[in-house]
Amino acid sequence: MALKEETNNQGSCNNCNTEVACANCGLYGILGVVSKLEHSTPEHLEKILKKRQVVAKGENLFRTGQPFHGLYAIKSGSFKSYAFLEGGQEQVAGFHFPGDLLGLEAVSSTRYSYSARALEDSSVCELKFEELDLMQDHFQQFQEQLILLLSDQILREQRQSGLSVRQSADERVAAFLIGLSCRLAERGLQADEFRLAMSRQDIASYLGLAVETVSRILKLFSERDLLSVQSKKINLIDKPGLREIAHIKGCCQETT
Amino acid sequence: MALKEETNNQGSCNNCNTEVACANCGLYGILGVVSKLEHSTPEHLEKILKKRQVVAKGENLFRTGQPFHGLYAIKSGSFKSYAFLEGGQEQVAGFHFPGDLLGLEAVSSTRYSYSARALEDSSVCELKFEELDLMQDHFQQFQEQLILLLSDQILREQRQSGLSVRQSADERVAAFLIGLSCRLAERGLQADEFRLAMSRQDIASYLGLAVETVSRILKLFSERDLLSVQSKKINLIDKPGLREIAHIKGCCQETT
DNA sequence: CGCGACTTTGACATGCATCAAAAGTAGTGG
DNA sequence: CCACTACTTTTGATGCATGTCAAAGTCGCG
Repeated sequence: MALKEETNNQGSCNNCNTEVACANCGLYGILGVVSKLEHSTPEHLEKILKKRQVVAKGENLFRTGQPFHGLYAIKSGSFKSYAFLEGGQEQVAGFHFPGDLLGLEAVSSTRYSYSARALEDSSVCELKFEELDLMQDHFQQFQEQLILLLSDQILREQRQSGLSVRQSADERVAAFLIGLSCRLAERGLQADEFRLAMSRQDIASYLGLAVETVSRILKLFSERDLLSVQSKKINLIDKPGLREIAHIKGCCQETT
Repeated sequence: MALKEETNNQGSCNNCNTEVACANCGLYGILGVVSKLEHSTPEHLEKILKKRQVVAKGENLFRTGQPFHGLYAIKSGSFKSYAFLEGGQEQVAGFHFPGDLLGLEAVSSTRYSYSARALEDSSVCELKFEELDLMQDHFQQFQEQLILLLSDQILREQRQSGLSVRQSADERVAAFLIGLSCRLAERGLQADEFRLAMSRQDIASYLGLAVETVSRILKLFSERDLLSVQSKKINLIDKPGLREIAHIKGCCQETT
């Protein structure tokens, strides 16, 4: 079966740092259900799951208001989600990495509530919702998985939203970096040294700071040997130190 | 059937401003499914839906970490949801009014992720998840409703979280008041004149401001005749004016 | 009526946005 | 391959919004 095959392929790619293994992908639970389809032919599966679409840097996966057509799982690369405020100013809502899902919140509203753009050349898998009636008898299990995904998403957003309002600028930047590192580590990607594909402006927008402030704080951190910066390359040298600044204790307990 | 009866009762209570009609309640969609249960006896229904529990001011509906046992729909009164930050400081995550649901995000995680406390004497209905297997053949419709609820919740949280970081203090307070007014109006409750059951400290925590700032801004607004304040009583006099400060254009287009 | 908690008011300090300009980086075409 | 332009990032100087501290005033509950 096509799906299992791919799972194995990726399972052996643990040392590869730019691409997430299927087992670490947000769609994995749902794919488990999809793969159970009894009379599933390769063509049949392909209608539901479009694997490995390539998205060029700067291209949009979808835009605010477009009709919902499917969930995307990021395979490689990275994306930003964003919307426009009054006055046409862009507000970055989040950054998304291999293993993350995009488009979840549109499931019931039938339209994407924000836009998603590739920050670098990337690839995604798409779970097409148009063809979902093909799932038939496994639809209930599919729904259960969907409920899990949605509920997780709510938890994640809750955790985030409450925090940032009260935080100072350096807390925000430190928390941003630690959070990034955690998410990459969870997916089996390199967590201490990575490329920030997004611009400083994007980071600033996301954190609710001025670009200049982000720049200054990164410099401050590098002066204190908490990290090193070479344009977009970031190397987290003293993660415990950063975690202390961010007031983050749990999460990512490696490097204890 | 017990449920339909209550629906009618409340439907006729539109001029009553402290209690939400069942038709405006967040559980309504799900209850539609529950009420379809074929062999439903009153006792049977009561096991799933516990109607009109009374919660005294200051009492907790649930606390962070408690095992999930059910969804709550607020019938009357109001609640705050909150968690504790490092150092034991309380962070208010939201305020909840008649018609709102509490506990949604715990559906899949099996534990409540925050605490919910009554800001005044209140009443709730509880949808018990322990007894859900009683739903049998209607379980799928139940799931569909749940997916809708979860997805809506995500949209609401998204809208909120992105905004507040960039806003100034008066924008936040104005947006808070307008948002409150909208939510009350949506549920058929009095929207221009209401009692803020929560303390200034709670508002400040929620908005990420100092108590003093909230106090000052309310005074400022009342000096400019945008509203009037008498301790906890608020009267929104110039909603268009407030909406302008908050940069909110859509939503609640009454009083045009 | 009195006590403790909440709210308001004032004075002051400071973190961060804003403006301006220099330095660095990337993309393009000759 | 280099030079040119446009964009992004960094650095510095300044001002204001908002947090903090302190104290007076008000509310509400027993």
